[in-house]
Amino acid sequence: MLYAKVVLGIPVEGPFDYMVPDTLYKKLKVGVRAWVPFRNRRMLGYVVGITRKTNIKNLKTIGEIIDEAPILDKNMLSLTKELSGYYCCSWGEAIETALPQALRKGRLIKLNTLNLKAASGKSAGLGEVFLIHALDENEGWDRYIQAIKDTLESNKSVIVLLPDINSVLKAQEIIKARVKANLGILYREQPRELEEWVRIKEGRADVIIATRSGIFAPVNNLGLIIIDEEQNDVYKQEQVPHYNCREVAFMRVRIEKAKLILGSAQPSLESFYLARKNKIKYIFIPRTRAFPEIKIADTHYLYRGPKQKNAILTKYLEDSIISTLNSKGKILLFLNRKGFATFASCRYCGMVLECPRCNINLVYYFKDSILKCHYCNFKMQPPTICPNCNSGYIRYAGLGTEKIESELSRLFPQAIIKRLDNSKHLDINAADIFISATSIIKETQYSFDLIGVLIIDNSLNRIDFRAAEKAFGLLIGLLRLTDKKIVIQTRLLKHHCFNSLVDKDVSIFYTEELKQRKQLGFPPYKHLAIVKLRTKKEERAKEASNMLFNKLKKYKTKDINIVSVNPGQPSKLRGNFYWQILIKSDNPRKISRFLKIHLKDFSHSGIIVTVDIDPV
DNA sequence: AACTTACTAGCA
DNA sequence: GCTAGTAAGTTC
Repeated sequence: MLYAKVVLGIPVEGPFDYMVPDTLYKKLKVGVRAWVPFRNRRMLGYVVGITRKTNIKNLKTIGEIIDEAPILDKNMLSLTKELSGYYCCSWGEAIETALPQALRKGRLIKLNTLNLKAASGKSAGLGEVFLIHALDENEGWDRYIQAIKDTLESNKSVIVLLPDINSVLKAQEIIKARVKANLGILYREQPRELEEWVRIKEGRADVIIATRSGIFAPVNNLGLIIIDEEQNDVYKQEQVPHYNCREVAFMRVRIEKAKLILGSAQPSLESFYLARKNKIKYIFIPRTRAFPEIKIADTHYLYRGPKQKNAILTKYLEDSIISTLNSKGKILLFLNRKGFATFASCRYCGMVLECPRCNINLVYYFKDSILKCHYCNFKMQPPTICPNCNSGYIRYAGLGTEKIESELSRLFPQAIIKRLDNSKHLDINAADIFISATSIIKETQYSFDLIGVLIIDNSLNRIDFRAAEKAFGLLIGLLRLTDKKIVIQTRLLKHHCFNSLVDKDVSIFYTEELKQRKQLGFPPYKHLAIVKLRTKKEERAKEASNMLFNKLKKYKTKDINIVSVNPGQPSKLRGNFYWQILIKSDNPRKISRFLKIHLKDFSHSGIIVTVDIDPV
């Protein structure tokens, strides 16, 4: 008698053994999907092993075997297994994140694997990893193209990952123009997702260009993975399992003996640290264009004096704008914020308008005359009377791009000023001064004559150990948009973010930031994990998370530090209350193993517990 | 995750 | 004794 070991896409470890009638022996292979009876349901499972003996009594018989050829090969099984051990999910859940939706639902496919290129003998990369730190986008691409060509030459395939669909399409154009290859394009929500997946599985594409989930592209003889903008946090999945593409790429190139290239103008501290430690190879490509002049403008005195109450420009930046305008130059003013005002409040009773479903202030959009929640996208008409005290004095305060637009038109009536929201393409002739939030950084190729960073301190002052890294990333992004001059307004004059830019040496930032992370015991020196608890009732969330916190503390080992229990951020989201427990360790796999054991017997009705390893 | 069973508190 | 609510256990 043969038994199939089957895993399921639910948070239960498994695998579960099933009897296989001899009529199905021929169809039974590791890596195929099968329908199995489970409790009193019929579920889709994945055969991860075949065995002749089992210790389980009262076995059930496997239902239907769906696939003729395995949809998961040995490498993909190893990868998903490893992923489940790192990110604290079941093997089945890991498999399901690696597959297109249609396959998870049991859709039938026909695989024609006859034409598969035999895996060539020599392995291209041996698990080597490179960090290409290129301040100049094009230089980075030259390296990518060369590596792709080399890999194709040795008869191996390539996966190129980009943060978003736009970048995928751009990369497709670049690669199509410079490399002769069969391209495969993969991203979730692509209408042809399954079709493309099958094409790749059949070996009919050798350069796969994709977003995050493309890390699981079913290529047969992988030689190279490229992750562009490796620091970008979209590579981290927001749903469970919260895997990070970069980490999965490390696993995959080790398993398949391929090469990995991480590319960025602003590498993550994690990758930079590995490079410093010589764990991965580091290639720094300095900027070939002129490095802009960088000026720090002190905003300490900005708000002094009754007439300057609402001033948003330092004298220095104002003068720079005037002289740039005089020489017919183009100006970009940047701030990390959207909307007209950051919040709306009642002048009479002081109540701040909040989202009814989240613990977050609503943001006022002047042009559309609407109040919006940035978290859950709740929208409402601005009330004319205060919902709390019925007075008619709702006031809008704080600075957003819309507010700045109106301020600037007052200051520079002769200039044409344009505010860029999430608009597609920037028409440089449309204005003299452009005002924008973060969206600009990706969108334009244009080089401005002056960039004014109006507000960056809010990004630096956030209670997030990655605040400086993110702010620095923004500034490096802006650097791409000028060769001439950047004026940064700040109160934090001595911050290493700015020192690094003023001295035109990005390593200053990394050295100082690493030093601080080390002192505080944060990544990349330690791994973090967050256990999140979610429920409709505020009190229960608090109670249950405290109980869990104490329980985890009781069982903790010396390698695992159960740090704190706190309300989530935000503490209320879409009508649910959040609490979270923070854990630190040198080894994320140990956290995962620890939590798998101790979360299993923690059940409180109505409370949903999730785990995020290496949160971003 | 989904479902079953066990236990507890409140109530006529 | 009954029910509702929740805690705890199980799934091949």
